[in-house]
Amino acid sequence: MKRAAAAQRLGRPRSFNTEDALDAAMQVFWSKGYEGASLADLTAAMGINRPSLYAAFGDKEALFRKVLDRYNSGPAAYVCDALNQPTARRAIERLLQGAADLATGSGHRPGCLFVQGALACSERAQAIRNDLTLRRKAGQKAVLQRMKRAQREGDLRADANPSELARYVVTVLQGIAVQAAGGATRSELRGVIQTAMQAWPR
Amino acid sequence: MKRAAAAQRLGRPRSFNTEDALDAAMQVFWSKGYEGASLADLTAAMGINRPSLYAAFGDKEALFRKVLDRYNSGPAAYVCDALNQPTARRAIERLLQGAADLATGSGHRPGCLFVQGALACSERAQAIRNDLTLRRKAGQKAVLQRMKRAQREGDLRADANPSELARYVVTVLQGIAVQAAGGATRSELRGVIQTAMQAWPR
DNA sequence: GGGCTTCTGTACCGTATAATACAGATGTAT
DNA sequence: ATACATCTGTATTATACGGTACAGAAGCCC
Repeated sequence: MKRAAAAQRLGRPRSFNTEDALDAAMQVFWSKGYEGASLADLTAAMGINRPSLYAAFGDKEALFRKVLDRYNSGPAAYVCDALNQPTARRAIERLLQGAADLATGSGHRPGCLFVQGALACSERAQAIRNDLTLRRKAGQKAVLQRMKRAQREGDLRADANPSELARYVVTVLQGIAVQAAGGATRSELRGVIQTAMQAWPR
Repeated sequence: MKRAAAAQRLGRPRSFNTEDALDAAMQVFWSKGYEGASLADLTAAMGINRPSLYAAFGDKEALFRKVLDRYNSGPAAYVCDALNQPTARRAIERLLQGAADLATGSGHRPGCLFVQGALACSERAQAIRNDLTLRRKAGQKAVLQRMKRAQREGDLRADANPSELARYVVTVLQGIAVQAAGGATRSELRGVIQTAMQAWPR
């Protein structure tokens, strides 16, 4: 049996685009959180029926994780870009700015999926909650690595505490997400970032 | 069973203490959020049956609001105490410290009920979500008033922006709540606060 | 004690939920 | 054209949800 490299599978082809469907699901989870999003909400937004969803993505939990991966490589991709800035100070500025822009962006509910996806939830969703916690921690670790690098490069004072600084930055980042979810505007958050950057070691 | 107070009502007296029941309900909502907490969870924790809950507190939404009021005058009472400190700087230090202590306190799930009660939820709970947003905004306004007072008293530089500063402080506060929900320890958050206070205008 | 009022517990209601069985539809491979 | 593999839509499952009807229990006032 020959399987084409073009990934054309046998049988009736899907009538929907997988990535578009994931994007639609992302909007629903972003807006309502993992538990607040019902399968009826999801299938309606994705434009597909329940069995198609289950065949293509597994159950609701698997779908949510696929959405998280897509969020990581899509809306949250600004993190990598930001941390690649030449100086640590500019990297953090960009990071916070990117978070504020994303959290107040048009076309979706304000806030951050990693924060409001499942901050508090029933026992059934504890695995999802833990997953989100781990993903937030991974982001914090990336910031920490950037701080350490900056210190190695002499870009950050030797007496600065990279770990404390990284946690501070991520705390502000997550605070920005909550602020946005509560209706803060982009320019208001710009002011927050400007103030937050005053804490940068000099 | 005899009740001492003059406010003894007719009929069979309650077999449970209303405030204790509210505290038990608070723990459940704190841990699981508004939607994640089922009536079965609540009645089990409160030690009462469903009809008793409805008779004493109304429906789930009314119960949650009563819990929020109790949270305000209980665990969240540190806000008023903190803002009454003689200098603005000390007030904010106390505010953030109080938030970190509360969010990492023992005896309950880490985090803040106002933040994780209903950050993202289904349409059915939008009214609750809006209520929480308003309560967070009220807290922010209290901080703002304190900043303005400080400026009037010459306690805060005249060229400082009270509104930006207040929003920054509350952003850090809410970030601390998310950090705690993600497992940050009290001493880690102490470090965050120390860093955050570096942004204070001097 | 009798009457009245309120609370308690069981048992239930309609609805919404996540997840599936199944039959018909639609494409590719030969 | 035919066989085959996969997808689609309808209809259905069992369960959990928020909320309530109703009968009996338990107190106070006279």
